[in-house]
Amino acid sequence: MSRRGATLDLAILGLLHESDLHGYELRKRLNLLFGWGRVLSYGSLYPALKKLLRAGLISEHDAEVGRRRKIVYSLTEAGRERFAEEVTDVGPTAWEDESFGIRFAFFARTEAGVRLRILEGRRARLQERLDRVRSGGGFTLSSDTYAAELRRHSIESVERELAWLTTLIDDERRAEQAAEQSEDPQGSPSQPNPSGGNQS
Amino acid sequence: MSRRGATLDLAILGLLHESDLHGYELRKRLNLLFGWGRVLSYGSLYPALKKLLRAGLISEHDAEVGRRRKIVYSLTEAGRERFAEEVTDVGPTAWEDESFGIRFAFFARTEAGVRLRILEGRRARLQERLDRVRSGGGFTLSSDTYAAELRRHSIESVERELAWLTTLIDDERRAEQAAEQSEDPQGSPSQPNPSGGNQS
DNA sequence: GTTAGCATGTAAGGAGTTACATGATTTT
DNA sequence: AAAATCATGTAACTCCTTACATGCTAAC
Repeated sequence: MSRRGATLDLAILGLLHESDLHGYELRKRLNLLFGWGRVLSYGSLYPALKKLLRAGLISEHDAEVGRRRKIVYSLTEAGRERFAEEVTDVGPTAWEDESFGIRFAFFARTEAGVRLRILEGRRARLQERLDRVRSGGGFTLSSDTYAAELRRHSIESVERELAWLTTLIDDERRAEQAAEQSEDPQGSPSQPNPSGGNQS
Repeated sequence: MSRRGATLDLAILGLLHESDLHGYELRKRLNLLFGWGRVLSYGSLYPALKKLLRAGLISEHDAEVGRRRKIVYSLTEAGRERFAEEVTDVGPTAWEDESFGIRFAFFARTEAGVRLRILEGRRARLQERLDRVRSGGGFTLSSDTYAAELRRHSIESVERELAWLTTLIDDERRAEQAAEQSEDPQGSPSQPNPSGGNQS
């Protein structure tokens, strides 16, 4: 269980969960989803789609949109189940940068308990990193101005990320307690309000 | 020229530039250098060392430190030259996250002009990313609270990175002009003061 | 009419991981 | 005495990229 590099597969299943898509369009959305650095190549995408197809997790059907020939992919029932498993299964790779980003992007379709575990796991891992870097392993990596500045900036970035995670965790906890108290009278799918709106 | 994935090689050469090291110790330092996420495995490191050895860029000699047998690696003259080339050669991969981080870490041994080009190239690339994400390709990636929050947070992070780069670029420019005016009377290796000290 | 973007793929190869394998030394 | 950490490696495999290959449509 818990394939290590199933990151791309999971992202594809997640996007197809929202709507049927063809490869070219899928790629654009994937690039937005985890495009922070990576630009997915067709040489990765199409073979991945073929693989998911063979595994029966998605199905294809030809379509003629406008005047263009397209191969549109849909999630099968098996695919839907696999997505649910994969998103719930908090394996040891779920805290990695990319893996976390993708899981977070699909949080709306993730149980509240799993959300909390993922957020807390991620926070623990970042804290670990921060401690490791702060202590510096004993030695100083060449004390020139640039190395020092890089270190300073990296630490600051990780600290910011940690603060963000803490806000999210607090929101989740508050929402969970609110749900427990009112025992969900309307059966509304719990969706707390992550990080009060400071959009510039 | 400009091997695409020479990231690890460059990092090894850079670290050996500062002091001779054996594999195990090298790995620890590499993990601090670009350990933001990645933890380098021995299965990558040792073959990479063998490769550099075969290429004549480093040399090995056995050592007995304390009571432990170690294989200590040193940079050869060819290795020193290669490092200088590689760091100066601003290929199309120099703006990638990891590649940039490593180049920046060794900025103290990089010409002022090259430093500026790398910083500006990096900024341009991040700005591009930001624009792409801001415009969102036309559609909205599922407008649930979590996806929106992820987007918000990602944009904020990139903006912060951009601001940092701008500060660094300004510092470099100021230092360059100062050096031009005084025409380097003492031949001091130009090293500006990156980002005025806001260490918490 | 030519450039840009849409659309789908394949083959070869690079860079790294995991799992395996071994053994010495230091700390608990 | 056991566990942790130091120290070095190999083989198989995975994931992804680059480069190649094709052809259609929309815009300038």
